[in-house]
Amino acid sequence: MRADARRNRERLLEAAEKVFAERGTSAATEEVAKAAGVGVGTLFRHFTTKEALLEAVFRARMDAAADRMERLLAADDPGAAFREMFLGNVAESSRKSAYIEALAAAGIRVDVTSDATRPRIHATLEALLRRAQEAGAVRKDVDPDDVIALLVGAARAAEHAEGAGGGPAARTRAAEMVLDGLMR
Amino acid sequence: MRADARRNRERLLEAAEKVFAERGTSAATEEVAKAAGVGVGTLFRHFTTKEALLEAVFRARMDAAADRMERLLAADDPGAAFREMFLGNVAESSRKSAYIEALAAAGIRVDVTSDATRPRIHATLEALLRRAQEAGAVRKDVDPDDVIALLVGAARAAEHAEGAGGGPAARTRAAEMVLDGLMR
Amino acid sequence: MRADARRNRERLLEAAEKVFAERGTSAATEEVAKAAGVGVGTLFRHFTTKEALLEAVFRARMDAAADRMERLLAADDPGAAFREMFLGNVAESSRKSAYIEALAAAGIRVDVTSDATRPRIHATLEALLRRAQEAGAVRKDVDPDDVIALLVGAARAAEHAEGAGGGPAARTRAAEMVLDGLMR
Amino acid sequence: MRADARRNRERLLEAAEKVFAERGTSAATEEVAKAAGVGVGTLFRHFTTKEALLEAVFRARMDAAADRMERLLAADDPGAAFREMFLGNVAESSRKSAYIEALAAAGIRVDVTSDATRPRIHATLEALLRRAQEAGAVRKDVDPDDVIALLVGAARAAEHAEGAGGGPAARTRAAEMVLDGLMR
DNA sequence: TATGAATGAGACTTCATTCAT
DNA sequence: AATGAATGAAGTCTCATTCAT
Repeated sequence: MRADARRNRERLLEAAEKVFAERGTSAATEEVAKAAGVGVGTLFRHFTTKEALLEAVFRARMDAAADRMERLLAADDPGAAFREMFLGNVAESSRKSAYIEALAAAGIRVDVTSDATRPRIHATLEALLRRAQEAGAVRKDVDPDDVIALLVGAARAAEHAEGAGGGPAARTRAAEMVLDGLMR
Repeated sequence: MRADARRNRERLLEAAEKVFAERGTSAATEEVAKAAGVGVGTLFRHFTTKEALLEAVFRARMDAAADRMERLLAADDPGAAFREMFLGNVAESSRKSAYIEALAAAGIRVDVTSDATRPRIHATLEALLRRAQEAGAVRKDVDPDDVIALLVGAARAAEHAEGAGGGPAARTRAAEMVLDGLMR
Repeated sequence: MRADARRNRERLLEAAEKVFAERGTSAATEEVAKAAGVGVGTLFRHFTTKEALLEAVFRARMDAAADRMERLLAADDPGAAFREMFLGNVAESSRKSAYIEALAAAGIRVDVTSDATRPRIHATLEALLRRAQEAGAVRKDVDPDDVIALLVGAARAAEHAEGAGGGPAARTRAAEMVLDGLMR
Repeated sequence: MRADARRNRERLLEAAEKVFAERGTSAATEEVAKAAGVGVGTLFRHFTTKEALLEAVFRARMDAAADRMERLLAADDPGAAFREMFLGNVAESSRKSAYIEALAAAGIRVDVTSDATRPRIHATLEALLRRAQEAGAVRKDVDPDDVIALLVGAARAAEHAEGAGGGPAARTRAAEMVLDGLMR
């Protein structure tokens, strides 16, 4: 891929993230193209379909999450690392659920789609969880899938709390309460 | 209102709930009308706008939730009542969040809209919460708004867990874990 | 026809005249029914079609015009009578053209439709015109059809002048100027 | 604008003028698109709204009228120029009034809309009128607004006369009679 | 390769007309 | 005979996607 093509791809991804976050995933692709400073044609050359774009944005977020989480594997305190992982993901995931829902509505199962990131996240999460459990910081009866579900839920709770008038502080508060149920 | 008109309204509400749950809130109104066995015109006579329909469905769910919660006020054990309220709402609320999001995307603040149900729910929730706290079953540092945010989050977590392959059992499991953070 | 039925017909005609004048002939039939205080069903029992209603309103105006004109046949001064006829018709005809246009758009030729009023108007107009011409008050080279065309034109000019900001006085002014071309 | 885009815009304008003249301004936009040989989408890309299209057609006619009138400023005989201006406008304006009415019905005041053509027309008309008055060809007591109103009325009269069976000749005849009221 | 004009299916909504009550 | 709920064709407009420039 030529350098300028790669650059356009990057810009489109950023623009998409911004536009979909602000106006919802039903925003027009043309808006995304405009925000990226390119024509629609270019957008469709890079992402064959609106859903492909949505998926790419979602994956980019997942990759970033995976990176963040892997960095925490090096931490000394397993409990603190787990906590930071949880809160960090909630903080970053604000509108991520919207992508999943939009894709689900289009009949695309993100979970099922072949994806190199998924197993990577799963493995990292499992390691962080196991260590925290061995250190006695997290309940023994939860598995990685539980954590993912609660992560999704905490993100949603944070979103709601913030929207209902609690402001940014409410985001953290909701996530902390969910964490309280996991960590002992 | 004539008997047949009321009956159609009821049917439309049911059809809308079903169709929007199955195909997402972006399903065509015509689909809803067809599912209800009436013409589109009838749908629009009852609900002036697609958003009005979405809102009506949302309100119907809220009313049902309020009824369920009020019934629990009569329970003997405040802790069990609170627990039941929480789990019951999660069980019923599967796609409720979708309505809120669709309405929010349309610029309609359901929270702000004048609504007799909202204060009713709030008051009931507050009573259930206070009693459970006085009985020592629930943490003292949570307020009704926290409970609502966690309810929304737990519902989302349950939805995700179920979708990710956990089956119906996973729904309850996720909600229980959130509850564990609230109840002592 | 029963007395109440006739009464409804009358009310509908009045309501239609008012509603169509205020909101244009594209106003909904339901609006007319509401203004008349009856259901749409009643409206359609009396007038099989929206166009039939439009036509009835148009005819009612034509009948009124015919009455006014016939009364002028008894006047002493033929010139004054002609003048009064002309200005009177312009004054009353404000939105009449709208009916004709709406009917024309629907492919209905009002002129052609069998109508007892038309020949009556034509005859009266002819008489008024001939007398005024014989009295030397009106140009000899105009025929009844010319007068009708100029009447329609003067009404339109009056409408425009009024709408353009001239106020009610401008209505008369425009009509007078057209009359000046006819009367010597 | 790209060459093909400008060409389509032109085609749309022509098609709209034709379709609206033949079937009335309530003709479907889809008809206009078909007549222009383009898709509806293209029509709406060029004219955001049906009213915008109507307005554009109206303006195009006004521009053409302004051009015709300006050309007459160079004429030798002021009276003949005024006469030609009047008859020429009536000849060309057949359905123009329909646009104004459609726009008015939609709540759009064409007169008020910022428009470079309007003052241009007004100025030209004023010059033609003043010269004709100074040459003693036109009554001294009429102002440009009167002329415009009479122009609108004469056009309407011509339209009626033609429609009532007089044929094209009747158009001129009606306009001449109105002119007779203005010119001495 | 990038652009943005063109496309047309499909969405929401209105309204003349019919028909059960 | 009156009512007004139901109907569905038709209208306006949007938007993902294609294609000429």
